[in-house]
Amino acid sequence: MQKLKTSTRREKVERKEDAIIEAARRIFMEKGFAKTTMAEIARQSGVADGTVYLYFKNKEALARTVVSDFYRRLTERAQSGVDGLGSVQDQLRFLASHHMESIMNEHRILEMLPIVSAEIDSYRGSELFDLNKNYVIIFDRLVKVGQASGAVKSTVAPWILRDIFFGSMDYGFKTMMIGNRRKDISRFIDDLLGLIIVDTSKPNQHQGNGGALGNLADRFEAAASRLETMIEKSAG
Amino acid sequence: MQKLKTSTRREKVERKEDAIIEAARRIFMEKGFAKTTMAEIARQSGVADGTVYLYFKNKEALARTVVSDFYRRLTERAQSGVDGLGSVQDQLRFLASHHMESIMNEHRILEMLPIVSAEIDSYRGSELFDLNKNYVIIFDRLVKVGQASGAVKSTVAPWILRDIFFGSMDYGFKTMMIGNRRKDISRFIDDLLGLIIVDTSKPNQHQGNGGALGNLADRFEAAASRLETMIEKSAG
DNA sequence: AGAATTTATGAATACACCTCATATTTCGAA
DNA sequence: TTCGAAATATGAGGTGTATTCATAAATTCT
Repeated sequence: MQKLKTSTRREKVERKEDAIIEAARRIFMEKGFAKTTMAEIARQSGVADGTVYLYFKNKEALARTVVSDFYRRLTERAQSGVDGLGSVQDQLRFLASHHMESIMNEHRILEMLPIVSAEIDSYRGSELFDLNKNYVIIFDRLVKVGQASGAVKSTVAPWILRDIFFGSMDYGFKTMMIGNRRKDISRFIDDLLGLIIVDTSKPNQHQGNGGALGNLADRFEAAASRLETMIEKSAG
Repeated sequence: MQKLKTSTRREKVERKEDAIIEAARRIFMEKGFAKTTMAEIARQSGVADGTVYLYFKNKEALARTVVSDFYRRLTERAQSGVDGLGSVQDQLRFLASHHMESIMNEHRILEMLPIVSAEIDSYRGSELFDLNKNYVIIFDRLVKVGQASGAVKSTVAPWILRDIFFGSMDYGFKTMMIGNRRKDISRFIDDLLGLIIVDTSKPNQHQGNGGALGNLADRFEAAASRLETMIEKSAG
């Protein structure tokens, strides 16, 4: 009896909290942090202005919750997607595609990260820090396995590979957004992975002529394929 | 006489404008965009609140000027540094070091870029867009030369290399900042360049068949690169 | 049911950006 | 040198938005 009533109240409260978060996410995604007003969030969640502040300390804290939720979903999807694949190469490719797709769909949320982490006295130890860590650790694990098996370049420290991986994508995404070049994303991912993954089709340096020729053929075909893509595009 | 007086007035006005920009830069660097108030900028430049708005439309326009100035200095230093070096490898290394050092010293300025470019109706065609373009084109030129000479990997499109180069550094800088790992910066640059630059220690340049063929591939890829550039230009 | 506690409200406050009526300074012409 | 017009500067007040808080409503406990 007591328990039931308590949980009913809590459920009601949580429903209200979720409504606020949902409205916030919707409006933040549409207008970005600066142009979103607390009044509109309150209106769209069906509560009074002051009520929002019973659930969140301020606008930044609310945005931080939205960003945290984004990271949780991102990590969840990434991990379950990776789990369903066999080779490290495929797993890395999935991780890259998934990351690109996610930041494309919800870039307005990710753009709030610097804003909402600015207020925090120490980003290290914050919830967002941990969430980000939990996300990128998926990549770290793949690299560890990949480097052990020879599928991933071992000449670069794993944490540097991680920064290159995510940094390149976050930056590349922006330039592709600006230039309306979404079609280039898969090409981008291919090239990025090509730098990180050891190409198993090319026999190693210490093999003789055959190796050199295989290498040469690969490079030739890669270049030809690029030209084909471009010419197709300009013709169509 | 007339000329003299006019220029005196203009000089005075420009001195005031510079004072405002200087104060703005100082405070923006210390507190970031959000926590900087126009009142404080006015106070530190020795003018009244309203005076700032005679020189700049609003807070964002003022910040945009500060960011633009940063880009101009960045480009100027990068170009003159690169000009003094001989090999493409050295030039790329300098560019990387200089970029890292600059964003370390003035990261608060660079962090304002997304904020001040948000208001602009179209980032393309804006002054900031051009300034950014003028900066990264230094890298593009080095890559073009490098790919033609075989010093830079030709398997990756130049514009993708550019996103990887700058994206990795911007991201890596943040993680190194957070983790107090400034000492790892040179290691980071080494590894990043290692992925982009063709390892000349591998015996394939001047040795027998493999070397000649590798050289051949380089030349083919350089030619393909030139074609890509041409097609891109005619398509865009 | 009635007191106590939790939750909700929205008017009032605080604070920043920005405007504008007014004042001051500059400068050329008389 | 003086005067009037134009350019420049001022800061009190307007406006919009985040946030608070006294008050009210709802819920729970006795």
